[in-house]
Amino acid sequence: MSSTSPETPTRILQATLALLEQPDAKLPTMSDIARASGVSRQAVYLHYPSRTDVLVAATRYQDQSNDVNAALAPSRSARSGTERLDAFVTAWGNYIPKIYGVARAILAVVDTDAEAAAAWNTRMADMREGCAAAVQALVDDGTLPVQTDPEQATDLLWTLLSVRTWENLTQTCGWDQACYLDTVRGLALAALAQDTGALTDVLAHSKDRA
Amino acid sequence: MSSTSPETPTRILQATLALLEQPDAKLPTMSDIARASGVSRQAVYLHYPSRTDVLVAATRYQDQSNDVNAALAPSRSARSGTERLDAFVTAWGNYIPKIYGVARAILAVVDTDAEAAAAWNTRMADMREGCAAAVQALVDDGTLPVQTDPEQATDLLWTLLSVRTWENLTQTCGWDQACYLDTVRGLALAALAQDTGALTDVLAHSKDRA
DNA sequence: GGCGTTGCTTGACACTGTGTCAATTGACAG
DNA sequence: CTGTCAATTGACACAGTGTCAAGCAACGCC
Repeated sequence: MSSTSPETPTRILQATLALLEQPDAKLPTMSDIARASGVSRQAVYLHYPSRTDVLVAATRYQDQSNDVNAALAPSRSARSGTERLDAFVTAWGNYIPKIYGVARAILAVVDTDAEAAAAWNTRMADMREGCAAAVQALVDDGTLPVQTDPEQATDLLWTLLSVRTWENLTQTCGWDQACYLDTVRGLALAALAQDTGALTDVLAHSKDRA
Repeated sequence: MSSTSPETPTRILQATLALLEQPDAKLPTMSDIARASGVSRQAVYLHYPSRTDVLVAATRYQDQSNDVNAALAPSRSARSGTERLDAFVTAWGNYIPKIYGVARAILAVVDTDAEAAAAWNTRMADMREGCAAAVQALVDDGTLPVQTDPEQATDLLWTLLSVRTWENLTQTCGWDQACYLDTVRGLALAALAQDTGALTDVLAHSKDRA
């Protein structure tokens, strides 16, 4: 079947993503994945040695399809530090919903699977670089308070932008995506850029809540 | 064995807690739990119908032993709203490390087990009440900005104080507990009490980091 | 002493899911 | 026609959950 439109490995990843993106997705078993891919269970093992490998490959495939770097490009070209911070929060904050289905699956196995944990950590380390760059931009134009440790500021921003925080606010609390963005942006600006004005109106968007 | 010092059900919970509190604890199997309790695997089933039930019972037992209500009492007697917020953040923030081992186990099965999810949600709903009370105290003495929706403020505080946030900062980023507390307190005061001064020095504690 | 009750043990079992293996099929290329 | 590659089928070992039934040992009680 060398001429079937999407090659089998790709079909498997697409089917896995489709499964994971269903709203009430459970962790798919290898049988689920095989069935959804229209392929035998063994065929999946032929291309991916374990379920974790399928999940990890699916996230990579997704990042590639979504071109996460392109999404984050605007933040790199921002002039001032606060602009860059703002752009990064917006870009990443808007990227999370796209990956949430898969992220949830990976996060669910992270506790029991070292390989999954490694893959997720790598991904989050990449994101952390974006945080670090934004913080550095603040340092460069003197917006970050001098007594603030840049690494610690990065940790904080990274935590604020974590998938878990997004999940808590939008999924558990039912916040609107716009409201989430405003709030996180406000907190980030207040904490890292001393821009307290940003916070003042942050929580006045109750009308935006779901 | 009606006269064995701790009754079997209690012994099982204690053994489970001991397992979960080990620093690199994996999710214990029923066999692990039985072995640690010095009891047969079936004996565990005799008292708890499923592993989830053991975990849930263990958390309840732990809350009871730690007397979480007593720990949270100071925050209830605080005079001003900001004092109350401060006391609540401190009390809960210091309670998290005590329950983290068990919380991690529950959180690991929450994605796959509805019963565990329900138990955890109940517990977090209790904690949310504390957040709501702190926010209400701010409303009462006019500290919360008038345009801020109290429920939304509660959501934010609740997220800030989530176990995941604590985990990210202290476990993944290696922050000192004191540093965590200062930061979360600062963010909470800045976001909910417009106390921007609290934030200014928050991130200046790099010497406290692990 | 004999009695049943209670709490636990032992060993077997069904079931689900993972991951492995070997034999087979079918298509395509040279 | 033959080899190769991708995939299929069906079997298996293994771990873990949860269930079941029989047995055992100590206790209280008459």
